[in-house]
Amino acid sequence: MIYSSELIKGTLKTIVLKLLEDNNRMYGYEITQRVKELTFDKIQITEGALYPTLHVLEEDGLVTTDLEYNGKRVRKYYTLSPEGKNKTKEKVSELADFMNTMKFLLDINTQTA
Amino acid sequence: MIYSSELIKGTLKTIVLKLLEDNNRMYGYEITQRVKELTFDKIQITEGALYPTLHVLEEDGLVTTDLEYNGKRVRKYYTLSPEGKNKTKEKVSELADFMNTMKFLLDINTQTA
DNA sequence: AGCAATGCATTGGTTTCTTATGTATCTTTG
DNA sequence: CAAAGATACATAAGAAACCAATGCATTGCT
Repeated sequence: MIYSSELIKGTLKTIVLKLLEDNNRMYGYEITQRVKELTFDKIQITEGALYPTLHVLEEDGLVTTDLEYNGKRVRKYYTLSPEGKNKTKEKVSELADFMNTMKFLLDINTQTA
Repeated sequence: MIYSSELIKGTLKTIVLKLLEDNNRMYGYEITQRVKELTFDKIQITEGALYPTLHVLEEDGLVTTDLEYNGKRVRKYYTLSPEGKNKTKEKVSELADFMNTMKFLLDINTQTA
């Protein structure tokens, strides 16, 4: 089962920021694979969604980048800036709050496992 | 505090379906007010978002409508069809699943209250 | 009488994602 | 060793879903 794409909307940026917070330094392809792993294939971030998102984070000064070469293959690593760290806490806590609200609204018991 | 609009994306349809399931028969303006009440103003559904959504639900056969006149003012009431009831269960359970996944991914404790 | 609230609806624009495509390198396998 | 698949970046065209603004009309309050 893969979640319908509407659900991903609005959470992608937060997911990326949180992963960067936890792992300090990651490159794009690694992020797609990590999310896939962590969610048991339920969330599959497409590259067409991820790269534009990463570029926006960079433009907004939330991440810095550096290139690393393994042989001739290049990897573009992303790291949270100080502003990015603050923003991550904001976004994660907003999402947590939103999820509590949704839980109440939909009368969902989130801990079914 | 009002949630950033990206968060609403993808959940609006589910919210509307769930409200209709709980209340059986509601009109548009009532839905906006109910959501505002239930979420302590944190989620404010705009009319420009709600009405197109309701129209899509109707086109898809998930709801039926009937008009009621209070004096000269008209209200368009929405009621779940049998397909709508099934769809509601699907969407709510998908969202519950998604929220559990996000909780795990973001290491969020959803029950802070 | 005038303003806020109620109640419907549409339009234009933006954001955000999908699908498709393009380029290039590295690894595995028959 | 050739082909295929995985790795790794990126962009472009289009769709979906929402926002902000606007419009129209009725009702209630002051």
